[in-house]
Amino acid sequence: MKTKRYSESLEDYLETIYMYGGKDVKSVDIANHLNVSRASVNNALNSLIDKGLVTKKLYGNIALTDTGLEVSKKILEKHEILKEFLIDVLRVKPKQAETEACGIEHVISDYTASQIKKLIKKIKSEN
Amino acid sequence: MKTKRYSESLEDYLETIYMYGGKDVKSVDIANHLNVSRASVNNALNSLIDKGLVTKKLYGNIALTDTGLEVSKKILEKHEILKEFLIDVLRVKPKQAETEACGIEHVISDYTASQIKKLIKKIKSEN
DNA sequence: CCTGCAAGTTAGATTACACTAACATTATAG
DNA sequence: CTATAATGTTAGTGTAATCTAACTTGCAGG
Repeated sequence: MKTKRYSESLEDYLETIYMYGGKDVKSVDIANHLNVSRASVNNALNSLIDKGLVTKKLYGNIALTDTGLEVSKKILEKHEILKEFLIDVLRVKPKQAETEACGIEHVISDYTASQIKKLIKKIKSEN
Repeated sequence: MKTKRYSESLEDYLETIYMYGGKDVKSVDIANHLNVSRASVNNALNSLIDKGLVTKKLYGNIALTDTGLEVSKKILEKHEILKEFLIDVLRVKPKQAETEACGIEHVISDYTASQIKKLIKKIKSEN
């Protein structure tokens, strides 16, 4: 059940693929979303394919493998928890919260994320 | 008053120099603390010198400049706040908390850090 | 004082991740 | 159905950060 860790960069790519539906995703959308070149996306995808997280044929669209899906889901979940915590609890501005969540999500453990989730709930119920 | 951002790696070096007193610091201690080679430390120090954060003569010891001191202090402060939050509020194991704080400290804004600090105080006062 | 080891430096290799430019393929609009 | 635009790929480059190995310098014990 312990999820393997990947580089921040690769996790960002995974997360983006997931956000675009996890299958039939287009390279160019990833490039636009992450503000990187199409070449960089291609490069990253090859790493993800090597690691068994993504499948794709030459000139074909992108899909997450089961493992890739699992990893992506967890990252996005952390992202959402962090954003909620930053915005609703800490009163950080949404845009800044988005940026910070993007950084923190790659660092915190599943346990820490779940603890933050509990804390949010507790604090919100106090109002 | 807005502090410039540096790479995680360079911030780690700065933080370590600060932890060792901020002046008369030895390269080898930094290497041991960060588990990197002496060569890597040398390399990083040259970057920090270029950026005006550290001073040092050839074969001499290391000292933070005023700017370097300011930056380091802020990072270490974030580190401490995060550690306290993770351990005392979220009940993360100390070793894990240390690791996660090390990652998050490079990402969060001064504002977010100060908000976390307030939250810790509030929560602790409730007991 | 001098010598040997500890510490600092340099050179060169490696890896990851980004870029641009040029080229290949696919999709689409006339 | 073909020409062109959009997308995907490849090749080559750059930068940051790491490493090892070899070299230089400095200091502390004999």
